[in-house]
Amino acid sequence: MYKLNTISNSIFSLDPSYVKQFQDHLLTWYNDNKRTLPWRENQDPYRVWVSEIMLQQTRVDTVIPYFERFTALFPTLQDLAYADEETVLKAWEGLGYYSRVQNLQTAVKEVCETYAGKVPDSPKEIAGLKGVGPYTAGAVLSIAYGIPEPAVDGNVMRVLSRILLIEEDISKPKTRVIFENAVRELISHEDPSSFNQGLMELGALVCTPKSPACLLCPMRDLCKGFEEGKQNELPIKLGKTKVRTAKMAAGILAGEDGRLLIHKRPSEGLLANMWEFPNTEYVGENKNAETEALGSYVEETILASVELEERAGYIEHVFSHLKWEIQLWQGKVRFKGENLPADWKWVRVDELEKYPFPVSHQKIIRLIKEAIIL
DNA sequence: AAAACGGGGGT
DNA sequence: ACCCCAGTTTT
Repeated sequence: MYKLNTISNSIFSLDPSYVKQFQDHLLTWYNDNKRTLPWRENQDPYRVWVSEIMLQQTRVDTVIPYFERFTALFPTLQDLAYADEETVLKAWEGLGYYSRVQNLQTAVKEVCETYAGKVPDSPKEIAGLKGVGPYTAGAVLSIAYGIPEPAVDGNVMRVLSRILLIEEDISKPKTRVIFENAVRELISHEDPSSFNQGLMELGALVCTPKSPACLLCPMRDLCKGFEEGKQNELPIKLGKTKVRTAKMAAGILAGEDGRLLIHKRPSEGLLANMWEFPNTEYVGENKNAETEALGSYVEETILASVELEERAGYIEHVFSHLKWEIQLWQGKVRFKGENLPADWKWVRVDELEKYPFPVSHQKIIRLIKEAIIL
């Protein structure tokens, strides 16, 4: 039927007829079944690049409306390079992993300055751009330029772990290299773009994480995992998740003219450069611990006196590695200084929407607006 | 090698 | 509740 020899863990020696069938089945299926997606309208390297950054750890259905809006706002690489940073962040608001878009803007600026505005087509150069790792480099090279480079993401590791019966732990960084080597032996040199996208599309539509649709799969006859009945045990993924819980106190704090106090987060770390309501982590169990922590944080940071009047709500927000339990306080601020620090601002409720807020704090905005209507 | 880094959707 | 997602950067 087919031959599959594993010489070592990372070097495959696949029979040429197997490779040919693999390509034929995959490319035929992809051609017949690929979804119509906005980033497939053309091969503009900039648009392909934007889509790949958005798609990192993010589902296709989530990305579609963001991609439409983002490319309408910034139609060309130059538009993005010269755009105001906060406007760019606002366009990403709600997508998460905000460093993606800040790295992307850094990278398109470099393309303007170093590569005359043309996205580089060499593996070394493109991989050197901020935010472009091994996956994105291969994706852009193959999809935009037709270069036969592997683009190994979670889909590809799942699909190939099943088809080739690769039982390495995909949570380990070095395992990706094994799959890249497999792709190098399998990839179609006639149509690397469809090959890579076909692998991912198959992972999204057929070879899904839970209960893969093997009876509908074009690769079934070539799939060693199916042959051995192991499709549901693959890929092997070890390693655990631990989510720390942080107790936060946040303030809806009005100045004497009724405007609210907001703060811009630092340029590095969690939710970098996003705006937020004043908040701080606290330790303890009672209201006193909350007001003491929040009050002294604001008072010491902007030199004001703060009066926290009443609890205004409670919000939970879960990140991949962290859970925030936010106690919300409503109160008043008497500002004593001349000017607020540059990363603080007074805003009217109707101005809040101009600033990029993380979803956790959009929940606070929602509560404020509901309270005003009531 | 492991942790940091968002948010949403599926089961 | 847990897993996963067209991953990359920092530690």
